[in-house]
Amino acid sequence: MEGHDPPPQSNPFLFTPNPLEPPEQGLRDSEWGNLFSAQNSFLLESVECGASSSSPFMAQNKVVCEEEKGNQEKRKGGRVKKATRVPRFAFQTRSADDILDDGYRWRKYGQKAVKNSTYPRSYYRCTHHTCNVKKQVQRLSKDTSIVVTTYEGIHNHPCEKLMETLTPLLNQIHFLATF
DNA sequence: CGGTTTTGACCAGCGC
DNA sequence: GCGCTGGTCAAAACCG
Repeated sequence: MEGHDPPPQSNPFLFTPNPLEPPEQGLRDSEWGNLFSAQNSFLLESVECGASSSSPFMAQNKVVCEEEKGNQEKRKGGRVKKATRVPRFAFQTRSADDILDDGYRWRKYGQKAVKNSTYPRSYYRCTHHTCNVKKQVQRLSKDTSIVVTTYEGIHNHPCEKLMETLTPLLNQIHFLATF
């Protein structure tokens, strides 16, 4: 996460999904309740990105949620394998596309219709063999232009697209450094 | 042909 | 205990 200096003046995306603290504005209904289970609490941070990037992901305004509370890893048809401490980050993005180009490669492993929401929730896993990061993508029924993406876990490998961009630059720097 | 998506089934947690 | 719901699996279909 970078470039989040501007204060969240009248950010239309401001919300407080922490069930312990009732929201004062923004989303306050069951939509967030659906996205995040009641036992989770969130640390919120407002983020606004510049619109200079070619990536649709970077060009959007968004809100970041972060949570470090323990959640359970499930296996084989929803069976709980173990309780782990997995960081989660939720992005709210105004986009026509459900899939954000965040530089990583994702494989869809499920889609589910959720209660009180017109749109289904999609489940993705990072395709990198050693990486166990997941994300959930859901479009808000209240504002269909907004897509909520929830990341679970941290990538243990570099971003492919970022490396693609940086590698020639690094090579050039290395070449110039030899003089 | 290999990787990805779709989709129905399965399972655990939770509330009643 | 039962039904509802969310998360995941896995086989089949799809696609480049």
